[in-house]
Amino acid sequence: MVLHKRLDYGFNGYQVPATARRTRSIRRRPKFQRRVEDNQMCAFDLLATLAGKLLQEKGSPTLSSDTSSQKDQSGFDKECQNANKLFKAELSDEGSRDKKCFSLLSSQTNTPSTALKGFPHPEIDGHSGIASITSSSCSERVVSDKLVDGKGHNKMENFTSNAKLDSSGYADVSCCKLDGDTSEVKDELHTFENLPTGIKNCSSEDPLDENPPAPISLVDNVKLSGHDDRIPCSSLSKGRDNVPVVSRDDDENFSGCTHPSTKTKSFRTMTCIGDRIRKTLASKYSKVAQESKDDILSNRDGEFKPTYRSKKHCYKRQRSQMNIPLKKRKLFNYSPVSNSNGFIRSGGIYYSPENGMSQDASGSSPRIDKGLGIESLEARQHSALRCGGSHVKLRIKSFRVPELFIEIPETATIGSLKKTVLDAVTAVLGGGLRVGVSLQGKKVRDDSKTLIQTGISLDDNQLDALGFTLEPNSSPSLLHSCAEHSPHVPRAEIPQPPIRYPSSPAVIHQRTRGSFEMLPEHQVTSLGKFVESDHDSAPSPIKASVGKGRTDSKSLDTVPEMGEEELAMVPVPQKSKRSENMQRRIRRPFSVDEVEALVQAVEKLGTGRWRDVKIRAFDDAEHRTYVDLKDKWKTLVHTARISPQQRRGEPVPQELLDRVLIAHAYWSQQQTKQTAQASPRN
DNA sequence: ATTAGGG
DNA sequence: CCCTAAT
Repeated sequence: MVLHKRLDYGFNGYQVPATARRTRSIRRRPKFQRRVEDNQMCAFDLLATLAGKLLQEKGSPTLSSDTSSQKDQSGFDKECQNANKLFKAELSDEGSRDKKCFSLLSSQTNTPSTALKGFPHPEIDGHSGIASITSSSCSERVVSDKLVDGKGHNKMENFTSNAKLDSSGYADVSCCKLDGDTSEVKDELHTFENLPTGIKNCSSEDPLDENPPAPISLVDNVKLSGHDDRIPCSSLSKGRDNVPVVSRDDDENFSGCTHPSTKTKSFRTMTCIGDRIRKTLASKYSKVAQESKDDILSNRDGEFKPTYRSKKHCYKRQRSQMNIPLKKRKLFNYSPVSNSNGFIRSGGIYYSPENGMSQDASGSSPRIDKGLGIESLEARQHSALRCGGSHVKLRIKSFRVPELFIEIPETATIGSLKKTVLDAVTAVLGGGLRVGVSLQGKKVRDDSKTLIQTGISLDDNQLDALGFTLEPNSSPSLLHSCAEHSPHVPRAEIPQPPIRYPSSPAVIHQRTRGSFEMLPEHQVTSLGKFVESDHDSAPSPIKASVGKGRTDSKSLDTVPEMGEEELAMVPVPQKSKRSENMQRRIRRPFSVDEVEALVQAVEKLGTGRWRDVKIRAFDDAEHRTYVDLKDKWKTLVHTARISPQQRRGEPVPQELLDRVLIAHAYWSQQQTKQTAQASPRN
């Protein structure tokens, strides 16, 4: 749903080029503050989600955002009349930048191009007076109330997975048992104690932290349904850098908060799920939680951060998590390590977890989704007799992870192989799974139905027909395609897109197919470690290929349903340029909202101050560097100049493009003016 | 670390 | 997006 309102706030108008960097202070804020990453999915999330879905009584409608925008033309015109004056006034008095002032700014013409021509002045903005707000609600709200209520009724002791791989061309590895010697992993789990707290903080955080004189955030003024309780989180986590192999380092954060509401509940739910799990996972994130708290607090530094953040803050974070600054990635090396952003690289595996349950559609993170093909072949339930009224007691015997493709050097040690496999599995599990429920061979898609309505009751017969599937968590569209494949045959072996872990270039490519048996603890552990981070849409982790970098090519094992873009992990002969382990960052097209935010920031800050723009409007989007913003602006300007027919990708509203041109013209002028002033004689 | 531009 | 040069 998109709300369009006159922007009487939230926009200060163009500022006179700043002489001093007011944002300097912000810039210098401790790094850790910036590293807050949320939305990581942890085992809790997975379990909670799973449980929630099963017991879910209510569906969660996904409010998709719609970008239809209608301007209030009449009002707009009126204000236009004053635009010029106001604009001048504003320029003359920077200190009085007032949103009101700006809101009135508008061009005297309705034609952008015209306005542009007349530039030097105020025409700046024929459109700025109107802001479009897109709200989206978190889609699926995982409700685990029932589970919570019925704590004790549900026991998921056997959350194991067996992977049986068959194959072709892959060496058969007998069976990797991930057991025992993963002490490191276990250790990591000890810090979970305060998770609850962390989560709480997280979920309660108010994303809007603008302070005056900054205008009110858009969100504040527009009530976006659903956001309130979803606010997420900003993170919980982060931490030290010395993390053991399997886990991601702390920066990684635990996030939580894919769905705030969910998360909060999730935790609670966890307690019900089983001591085992709880204990296992339990403490690893206490520190994290604490830190997050700090982050949250510190984050409120008051700088006015309009748009992007406020608007999308909530749900953006639900999506991807691939904010991996190149720099960080550069740190990767062959030893199994994970960078703080979620990429995990171990031995031949290179994988970046995807954020969990995002149901959000707007993401551009499909790849992984398809790439992750997980299907549970064996889901069983036992009817529960029991308690409190009518609770259905389910027991999922195991989930099977069909295929994992691992590439590892022949010279790798068994130990590294184990780690590799563990990483692969954890990556998959933590990468964002959805649970599908099928009843008597039919997929039950309506999440809003109650178990009873669906036919899942205490009746043993029904329960026997109940099946669960682990599916890649994907964006709507992808989900769709996924679902399409196995509508009626949930349990059938559906060719799932293999998860491919690119091997490092220098490595001998030997793919191994093996099966694993995971102990519950390990799984959990893994999940916990793979909490996702990244707020925004995260494309797919899988897509990462090492070595050559861009591997948009199709995977060798082509799966019918995969779009070629969806996954591609074919190791390409590396070229010298990029270091082997360097991967080109995944492409993440700017969403309209991001563009909006960018435009707004540039309108105010001007070009040439990308760092400030970044801080102002994309501080939360770790993956958007100032260089990216600059580049985007560059392309926007270009896009705005070419004919609509020549434009590609997600269409940017003309309104924004007009603003781009206007702002660009304005600031260009300012720049020349300024330089001229600096050296008049020259 | 940023900015500006070319690729 | 990447890469570089220049600040």
